[in-house]
Amino acid sequence: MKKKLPRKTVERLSEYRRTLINYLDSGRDYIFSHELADMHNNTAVQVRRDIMLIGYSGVQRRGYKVKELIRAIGKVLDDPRGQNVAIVGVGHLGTAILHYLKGKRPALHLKALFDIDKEKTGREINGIPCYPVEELAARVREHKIGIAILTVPMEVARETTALLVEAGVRGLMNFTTVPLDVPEDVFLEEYDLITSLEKVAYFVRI
Amino acid sequence: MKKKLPRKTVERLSEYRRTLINYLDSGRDYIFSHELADMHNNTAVQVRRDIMLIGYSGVQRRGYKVKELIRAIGKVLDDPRGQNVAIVGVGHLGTAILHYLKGKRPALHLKALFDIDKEKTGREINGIPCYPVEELAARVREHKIGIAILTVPMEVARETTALLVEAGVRGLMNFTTVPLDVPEDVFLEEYDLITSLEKVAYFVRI
DNA sequence: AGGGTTTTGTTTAATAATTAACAATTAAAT
DNA sequence: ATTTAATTGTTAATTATTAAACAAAACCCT
Ligand SMILES: NC(=O)c1ccc[n+]([C@@H]2O[C@H](COP(=O)([O-])OP(=O)(O)OC[C@H]3O[C@@H](n4cnc5c(N)ncnc54)[C@H](O)[C@@H]3O)[C@@H](O)[C@H]2O)c1
Ligand SMILES: NC(=O)c1ccc[n+]([C@@H]2O[C@H](COP(=O)([O-])OP(=O)(O)OC[C@H]3O[C@@H](n4cnc5c(N)ncnc54)[C@H](O)[C@@H]3O)[C@@H](O)[C@H]2O)c1
Repeated sequence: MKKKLPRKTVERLSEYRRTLINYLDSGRDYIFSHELADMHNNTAVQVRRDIMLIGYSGVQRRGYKVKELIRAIGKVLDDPRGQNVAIVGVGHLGTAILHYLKGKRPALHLKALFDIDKEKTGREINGIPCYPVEELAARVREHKIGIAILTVPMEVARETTALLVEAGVRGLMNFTTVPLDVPEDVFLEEYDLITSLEKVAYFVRI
Repeated sequence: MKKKLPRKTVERLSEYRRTLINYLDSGRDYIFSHELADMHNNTAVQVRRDIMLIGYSGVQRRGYKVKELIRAIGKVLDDPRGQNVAIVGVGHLGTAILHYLKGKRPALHLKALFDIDKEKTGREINGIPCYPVEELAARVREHKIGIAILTVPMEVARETTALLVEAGVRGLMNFTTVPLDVPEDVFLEEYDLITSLEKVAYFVRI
């Protein structure tokens, strides 16, 4: 596998790609680094550097060929065989995410939902099967799920995480307000609204 | 105003505080840096350094006094007069956030909701008044709203942002999948699920 | 009381990320 | 064809963040 890219670069590449996909509609085939930069409130140098890191080259005086750049980013971000994802806890937030994710990223396959509520399990929701948590380990293995989105109530966040890790999940997005304990080979993304909001609040005042 | 803290430190302080508030239930009055560290998958040094930066001191061999530390973090993160927040776009996601936020952080006052849908406007939702977007500028000024959570459909994200900035909003959490354009004195937090999910996917593979 | 141990606070070093600098290239203008 | 201006790719410098190192204080044990 190629060398690990900086975390921040990975984030930006994902953002660039989305912007570029929309940009396709504009009818222009090329885009300049400073244009892409302006669309993301960052600098042309940053953009060029990020693109350099994935080994793609634009053409001078012309910019980057949009379609090629999208492909080049895909080559870095996407697993060619796809990666399977589950949502655990299909409540308010889980449902919103479920609908939002649908058809968004072709390389990320939402394969399973898990809940404890019998009303929700044993059927498909928006085309995705929803299983009872009791089947979690078996289903995670069956569907080869490597990534889980955790949207359960905070009281059960830690035990659910333990189940997921035990079942072989390698990456976790934690939407709950509970700090989780994972082995260091599991990638944990804390995705807490309050933290981000308090950060905004702080930097607005400072 | 005191010196600006590092972005990452601010994030962690927010997380520490939440953990500490829960920890109050444990009955213990003190907590060690390594305990707090373990709860957040980071190191004791990091914790001590963060705490040092806000000027709070623990007692050696005893650790940090939980209640005092919570207060000390509040002194840094919270505006004593509170800060007012609005949610713009009360759909699936906006509603989930609305319910989630309720009563969570006393220093952040959710003062207003905005939507274009006449079904939703002109009344209170969960105790918060929901106004039509036409009144946005006036209501933002009336309620002195400094922070906005943007959960409108992506098609209108940019125009809505322009309205908000014009009306005087100083901080923005962008939940939409659209890169926004803001003056540099407005603090913009991109809060995109896809980006984070793709990042997890990348680091799981690498 | 004194030696050993634990834990904090702070300084110094290492690593990661951003920004600046600039050479190389190429399209456009003359 | 030559010059000029624009734009990329890359290296070097700067700044931000994390980790390591260690002295100082506080407790514990004898
Ligand atoms: N709503 C938000 O905007 C928001 C924002 C940030 C974080 N959060 C956090 O996300 C989590 C979910 O929030 P929500 O508003 O969707 O709550 P919710 O109560 O609407 O949904 C929780 C879901 O999890 C299911 N569940 C309960 N126990 C379970 C278990 N052991 N295994 C599997 N599923 C189980 C419930 O049946 C329910 O469907 C909470 O921890 C909340 O703090 C929510
Ligand atoms: N649902 C998710 O999990 C999720 C996750 C990430 C990002 N997002 C993004 O968040 C946004 C909202 O998602 P959603 O699922 O809540 O959509 P939604 O359609 O349920 O809600 C959108 C709301 O915005 C209102 N609205 C429309 N035009 C408006 C305007 N000009 N001013 C004010 N309000 C207006 C609509 O009436 C509706 O209530 C979308 O841009 C989506 O891409 C959603």
